Amino acid sequence: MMKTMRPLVHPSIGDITVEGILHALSDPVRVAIYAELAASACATICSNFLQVSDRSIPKSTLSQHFRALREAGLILSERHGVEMRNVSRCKEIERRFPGLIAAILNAHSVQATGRARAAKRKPATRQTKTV
Amino acid sequence: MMKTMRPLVHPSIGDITVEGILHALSDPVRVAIYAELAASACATICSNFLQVSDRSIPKSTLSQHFRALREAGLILSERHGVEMRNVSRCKEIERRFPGLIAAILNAHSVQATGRARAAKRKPATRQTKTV
DNA sequence: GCGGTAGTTCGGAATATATGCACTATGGAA
DNA sequence: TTCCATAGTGCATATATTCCGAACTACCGC
Repeated sequence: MMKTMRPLVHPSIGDITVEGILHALSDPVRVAIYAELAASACATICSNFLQVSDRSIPKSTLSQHFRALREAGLILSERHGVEMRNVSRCKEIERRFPGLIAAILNAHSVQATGRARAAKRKPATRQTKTV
Repeated sequence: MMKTMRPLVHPSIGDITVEGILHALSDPVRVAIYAELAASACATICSNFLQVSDRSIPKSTLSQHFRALREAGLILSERHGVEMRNVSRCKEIERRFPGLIAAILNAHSVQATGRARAAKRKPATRQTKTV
């Protein structure tokens, strides 16, 4: 007697919370994944992200990250044969929390280009004020 | 020989990360605190938040929450005699990540008014689609 | 000094996250 | 149909975070 896999859980739009979204996107790997999903018009399969921003992610970890995004209500996942297709739910979320996703993704890209610029310069003096 | 308290750490604006901000604000107590700080024009003392949205927070936990907000770069804290005055750094952050804080606080208040309305109605049927 | 108030630190318990390994599930080839 | 490869999951465990009470520092007024 073999154990079956538990079904994919997607919160209904009304159950999505700001805290949940922020928590899900507070992980560098997950924002990177989500940013790419949100930018892409068509569905993307999980294994496309075994490499994320020059870092290789273990399969089981990646699976958990997708679960986190899904259960926060950020993405919609559908099994299709052997693979899973993921799309962002940004239109729905935009209706519930206007401007939120756009602002986060924009901030994320501001930060990325800032980092890219810093890398070209001399290893920057990184100051931290203590009061 | 007594141990001294470690100084308050504030990241410089360039060291503030989106991930850090999202993580700090992904806690219900911390967003509530931050929302109030951001709305208030003048400095606010930590102990004003020993009660947050009908929940009583232990002092030590509250201290950690303030540290989290401070080290994420969201607030500026200054010891003033026996108490600590806190203000939000939202203007700085607005320059670095335009619209981010506003969108988060707006989403937070959308959610709060949604919850308030739901509480008035019958204990709502909360559906969760599984695929 | 003493005592009160505001916050911090410490340490252990509770909770969350990461990941290797064995597993399910599906599709295709032999 | 059986076997293999591919995509992803579940579970156990190691590690990291968070929570919170108790004891502490720091400051002020008397």
